[in-house]
Amino acid sequence: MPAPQTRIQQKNRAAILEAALDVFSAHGFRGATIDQIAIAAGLSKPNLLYYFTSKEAIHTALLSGLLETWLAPLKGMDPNGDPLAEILAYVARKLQMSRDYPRESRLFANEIVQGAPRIYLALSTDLKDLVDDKAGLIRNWGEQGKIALVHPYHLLFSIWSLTQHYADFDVQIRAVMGDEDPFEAAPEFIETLYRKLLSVS
Amino acid sequence: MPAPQTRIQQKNRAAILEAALDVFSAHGFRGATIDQIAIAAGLSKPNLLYYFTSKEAIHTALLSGLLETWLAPLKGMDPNGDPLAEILAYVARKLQMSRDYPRESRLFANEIVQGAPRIYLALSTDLKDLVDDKAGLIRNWGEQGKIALVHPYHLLFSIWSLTQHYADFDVQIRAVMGDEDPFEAAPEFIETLYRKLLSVS
DNA sequence: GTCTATAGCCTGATAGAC
DNA sequence: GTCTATCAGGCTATAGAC
Repeated sequence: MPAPQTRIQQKNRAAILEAALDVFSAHGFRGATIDQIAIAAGLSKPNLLYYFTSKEAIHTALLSGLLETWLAPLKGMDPNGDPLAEILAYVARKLQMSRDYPRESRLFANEIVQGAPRIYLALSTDLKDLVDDKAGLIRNWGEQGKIALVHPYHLLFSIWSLTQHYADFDVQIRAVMGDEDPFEAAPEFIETLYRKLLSVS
Repeated sequence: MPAPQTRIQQKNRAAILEAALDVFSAHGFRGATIDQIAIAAGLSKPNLLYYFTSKEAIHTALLSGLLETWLAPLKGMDPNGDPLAEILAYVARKLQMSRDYPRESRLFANEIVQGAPRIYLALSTDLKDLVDDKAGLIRNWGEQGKIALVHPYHLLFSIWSLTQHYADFDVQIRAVMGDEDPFEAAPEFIETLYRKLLSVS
């Protein structure tokens, strides 16, 4: 049972995690320094280490807290809903998350590109279980002729990559598009893509 | 004019760049150490620094050498070829590069996710110019009814994200798919996706 | 060209006063 | 709970012998 926290403790812990999200997502684990995080959180370095025992502990707290949030949109795919609508809604939710939570997306991207040293276990258990489940659902929908027959795993990978790309490769996209907001045309482009891929009529 | 190099110099420089690609792509710039690179290249740390003046210099040499390679598949898209075939061939080439050169892909991914501090200029000039050019081509093809009307920039972004995902998020994909080789079904999935998106008939 | 040794900096973490 | 001061280790880069 965790010790009860005072309001100050809650506030400081939250400020640290918020600052750490900024710094870790922008520089990666190794590139981030405790000093940067402490300053961004408005604390001294030793004071930060009073709340979290190590740099690693902050990073772990961030990642494990985020995984749940990251899986939520896929969990929300309803087996009893209209198949095409369910998938399109999932895609839209995921794209919206890239828009609203780009730092969280980049935190994961940093971790996974470098081999997921701190989150591999969760990927091969929690994530895999959920994906296996939803892939079965998509396969059934295909076999029942409710959507086109596609490889369910690659369909999900494509959704992740297309949507997260707008957060993770944001700099590159803006370098190419200039002032135009990528999120203006992206939703329609991606919806059209999946509508054409999955429609059976 | 660069000084002529002996065979030993050429060999050592090449070994360093090869080793650096391994280490930088796996750990990012900050996460990599000169020691790791030197050991992987079979040299001592000071000896490595005899060939490259700094860690930064190795990284820069890698990145600038790679950008050309990375743009080549897009450059190869022929304005006079069959539009759908040209785009599908580009997609196939790009996917093949993720399979053959995953370290190069992850090197770029690491750099761009963290804001492209060392390569932003090249993105906003060389890359942007090329993309502007090819986007115009794709727009023309659409307006002439040779392919479906799609947002050319988002089409290109989608190709990058879908193909590079198999290299950059390799660990996650394998955690989910287990022993199955992702590259077995990916080419067909992706080709089908773009065929359905772009066909006009 | 290659090595050993080391300077000098940065950073994670701790000690101890308040 | 928060601070100043500081230690200890790791890292980039250089010095200097061979």
